[in-house]
Amino acid sequence: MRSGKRVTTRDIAEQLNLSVSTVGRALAQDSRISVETRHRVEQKAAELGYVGNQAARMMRGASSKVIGLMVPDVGNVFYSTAAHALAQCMSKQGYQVMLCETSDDRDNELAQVKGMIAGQVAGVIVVPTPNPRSESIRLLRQVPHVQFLRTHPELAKQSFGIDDRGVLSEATRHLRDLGHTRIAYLGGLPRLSTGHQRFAGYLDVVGDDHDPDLVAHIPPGASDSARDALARLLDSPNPPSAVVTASVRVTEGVLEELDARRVAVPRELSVVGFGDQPGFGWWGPGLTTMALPVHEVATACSMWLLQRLGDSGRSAPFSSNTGGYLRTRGSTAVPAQRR
Amino acid sequence: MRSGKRVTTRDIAEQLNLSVSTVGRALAQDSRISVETRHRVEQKAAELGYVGNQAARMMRGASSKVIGLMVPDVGNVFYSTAAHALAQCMSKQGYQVMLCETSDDRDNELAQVKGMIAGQVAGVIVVPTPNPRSESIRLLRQVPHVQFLRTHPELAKQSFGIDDRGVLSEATRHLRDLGHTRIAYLGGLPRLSTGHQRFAGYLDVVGDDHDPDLVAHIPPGASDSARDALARLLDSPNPPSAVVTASVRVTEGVLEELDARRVAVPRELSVVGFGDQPGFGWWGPGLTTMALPVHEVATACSMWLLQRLGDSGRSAPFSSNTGGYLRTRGSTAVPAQRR
DNA sequence: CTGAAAGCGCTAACAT
DNA sequence: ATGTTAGCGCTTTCAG
Repeated sequence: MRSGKRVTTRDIAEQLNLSVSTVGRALAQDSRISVETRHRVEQKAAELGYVGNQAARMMRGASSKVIGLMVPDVGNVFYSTAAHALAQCMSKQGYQVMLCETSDDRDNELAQVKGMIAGQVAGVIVVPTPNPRSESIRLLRQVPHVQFLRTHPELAKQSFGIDDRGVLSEATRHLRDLGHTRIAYLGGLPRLSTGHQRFAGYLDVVGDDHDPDLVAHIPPGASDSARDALARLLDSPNPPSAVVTASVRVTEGVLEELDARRVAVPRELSVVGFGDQPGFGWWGPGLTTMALPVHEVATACSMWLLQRLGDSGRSAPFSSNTGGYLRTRGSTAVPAQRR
Repeated sequence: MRSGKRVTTRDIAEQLNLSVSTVGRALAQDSRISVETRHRVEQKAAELGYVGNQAARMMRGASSKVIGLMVPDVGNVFYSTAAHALAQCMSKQGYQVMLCETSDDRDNELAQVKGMIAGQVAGVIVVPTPNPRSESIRLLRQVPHVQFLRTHPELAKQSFGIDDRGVLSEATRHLRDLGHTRIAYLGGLPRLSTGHQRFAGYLDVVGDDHDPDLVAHIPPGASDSARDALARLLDSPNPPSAVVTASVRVTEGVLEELDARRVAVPRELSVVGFGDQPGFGWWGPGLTTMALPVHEVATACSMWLLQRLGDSGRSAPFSSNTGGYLRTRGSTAVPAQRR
């Protein structure tokens, strides 16, 4: 495990009595070098375990083969799925992935952005925090990037996400179609693009007659506050007959609280979840939930970025929003008083 | 989103009528520079959005602030948990994480290692594939690294993992103590260090009288073959009364198959799982499983590596193997004929 | 206190 | 077909 000096082209050149440029060219498969010399060089390089110095190449203008991925938290399956999809695509094209967690903290985000810029990443896939520092934005704009899942208006005009509004309205509509009239919404902060859209989707269905007491906006990352919010809802004088959740963490929190209180789902309360993690099918009567194509969107996102890097040109603004689909299991039913 | 030229120390120097070296020193808080000049420089740097070029610094011998993390698959919660722990530790110390997926393929692994070396990572945390190429090993040895979870004898003599053997024997013992005598083992390949140890732990309890027909070693990543293996077991003339699983993926496969066949757990079959993901508690009667301190181990691992990088010296060989603990839920019970 | 210059490893233009 | 040279952005002598 000693960190010995790295082998350079010069080492190879000296051992072979060649000039560094000849070695460099041989390694670059330059046609002007004789086949014999090239083979000798390649042989020696392999023997010494030569690996080119990317830093030096980059100083010569070579673009790095690193893509930055900025997510709030890889512990969240949502984002680890994305990271997985990304890593797959990237390594197929010879790129590597720099993983950055923002923890949804703007200062952390700024530090990470600085790190990426300093490291000369070729491009960035970013899930922006709710309210990025303007410096982060300025720096990110220096580098090709795409927005993933969330969008911030001052960042790239290209984004890949899910149709948050459509997804939530589909979830809410499912409950309304079953006959629910008091449908609660538990989601993220509306100042996040996603939270805003999801809430809009809920309102699309619930309409003007919605009871503000049935709505809770929960800060990201805290599944405990989701539990508290649900608890308040259930303890209120006029509790809901159904709940839609609008984020993975909130869904987890809600399920925990429902378990802890032994709420009879769907008899006492119908629930529609957000996202479809492995365990959701196992929960209680099976969680009816909105399955989301995170893997697919992440793949599309990285493919686009890779292609964009190849073009090295500008691209037209656009935003792709892929829909989800309702996976009906046992957690939703006709409301009690209707039966 | 245009990728404009990056701001260099030279840009700052020209605009301020200073030399690059003065600027460089000012930015490095060199005491020889007058406070006034330093402030002017810092001011200008902020104004232009200057971010130092890490590549250039590395050419001057600066060590990179990047740690490589090589895992089979971040889609696996096991590893995404680790990635999360790592990213947390690292960013706290100003390091970044380069995420590499090997897909448990040795050629892929080699390509990733080359990428890391080329990118001059400061250190590597590696979960080696079952049978790495010797070139991968040679290259990895050039850089400070630790083995994580799995170990390969020719790599670093330092490793952080879980006590695979102890964990499996605890799981198996739980079943034997309940009175089970036909306990099946479904685990990974024994040529993986982990698979080997886990199987050994099983044997520690089951002893010589173990029935080879009750054992299946399943290649990594394929949860379908875990289902098949379980199916064969259940359809055999003399089926087991209990099953221990010895990998996350296998556990998932087993749970799926049990659901599909509507096996009555724990009446017809007791099950002990491996690892404790969120959903496991929700499954059927609740999965009794071995909870593993992956997060803690990953944290310890990264702390060690960071410290090791600071020392820049050699370290004594050691391997830490943290134990798990049995989380008893509803999937295990006294065997049917005993009741 | 500040400037000039060298050099890290590599590549590309310019010689042989 | 191969060698020489310059320069990428930064730090670090060595000079003023």
